[in-house]
Amino acid sequence: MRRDAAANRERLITAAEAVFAEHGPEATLDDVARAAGVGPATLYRRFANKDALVHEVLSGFFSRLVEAAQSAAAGPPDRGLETFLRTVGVELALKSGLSAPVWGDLAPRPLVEHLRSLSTDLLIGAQRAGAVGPEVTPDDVTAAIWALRGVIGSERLDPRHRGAQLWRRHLETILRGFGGGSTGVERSV
Amino acid sequence: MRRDAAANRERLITAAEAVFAEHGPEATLDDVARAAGVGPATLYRRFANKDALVHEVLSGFFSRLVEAAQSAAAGPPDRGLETFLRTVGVELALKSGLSAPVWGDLAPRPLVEHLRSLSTDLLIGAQRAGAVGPEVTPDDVTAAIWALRGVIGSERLDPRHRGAQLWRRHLETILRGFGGGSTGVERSV
DNA sequence: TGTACATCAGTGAACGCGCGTTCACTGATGTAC
DNA sequence: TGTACATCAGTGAACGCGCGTTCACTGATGTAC
Repeated sequence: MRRDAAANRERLITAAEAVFAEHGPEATLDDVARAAGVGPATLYRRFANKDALVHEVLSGFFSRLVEAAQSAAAGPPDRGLETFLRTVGVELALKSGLSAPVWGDLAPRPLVEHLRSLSTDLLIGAQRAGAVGPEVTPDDVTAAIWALRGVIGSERLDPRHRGAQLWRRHLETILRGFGGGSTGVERSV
Repeated sequence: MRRDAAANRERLITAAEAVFAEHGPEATLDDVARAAGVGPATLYRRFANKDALVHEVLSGFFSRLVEAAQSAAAGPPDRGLETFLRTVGVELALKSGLSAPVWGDLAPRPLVEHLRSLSTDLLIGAQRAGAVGPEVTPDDVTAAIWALRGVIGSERLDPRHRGAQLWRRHLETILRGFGGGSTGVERSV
């Protein structure tokens, strides 16, 4: 690929991530192009259509979540799941526009599967360490992430709660429900 | 209002609730009109625009939640909050299209306030009865509802989990986190 | 190192489709007598 | 109980706007010699 083309491709992805993260799926391709400093038609030189661009952005986002899971797995097993969920919350909140359920099937399947398998490992580790109860399943972890996404997405739209970081409180509820909690008291039980 | 007009108004609201509940905000006014068996222009005889129609539908929906809260308040206080949250989950799941965050500010403010005040009462009652921990705040209850909405909304879009009722599992997590749980064991502590 | 040329990139304007909304008209309802 | 008439309801087709996408063209890049 020619240098100017490669450069613009990067600028487009960066701009798209920022614009979609801020305004969600409402954001226009004109918005993205403007933010990248190119014409709207340029976008179609690099991406087949809007979905392809979104897919690219979501790939980057999920990659970061995968890294978060791997880094959490490198630490003590009794805190791994908790650390992972906290990072997921932070990432979702930072890019709240990306967490809109609307994107739906645009998420890159392989990365999603990978993420699920990593988080299952984290769950098992936490359960072995006694930090999380045996009744918790991988689906419960998936549900927890969706729940955080829901709280963050609602916060976006409710002017009274914007920036309240209610999701942090909900995560504490979840962690207590998992039998973990932020104190780590249960470790020795 | 003339009889035919009143009848069509009802049919439109009923149709809109069903169509929006099923297809979410994607649903078209043509879809609604077709479901109601009228022409699209008829809709504008009764409602100023699409938002007004959605507002009307959401009013009905929130009214049912308010009733659920009142009926839960009539029972034993240690189970009131739990009963309420279970009903909210069922209602959200039945009308999952209505729970799209997109509707945002179209929800009827007074009903939302009322609901919040009722659920705060339920929370206080549950805390007095010792079924819910003292650290739980009204915001945590709001977050819990948003979380259920998020889980249900994600379930809608993920073909692998559709109909899995993951939200029921997440509600159990929340209830355990609140210090309540479905067993009610904590009541005598 | 210059230069010519082929190739690919960039672009503003235009296109087309979907969908909310309105028009201009026909039909139903209810009331006055 | 009929009937005439005014009023309001219903409606298919058309309108207009937003936005994703494409066109037809100009400009930049890199390579061959």
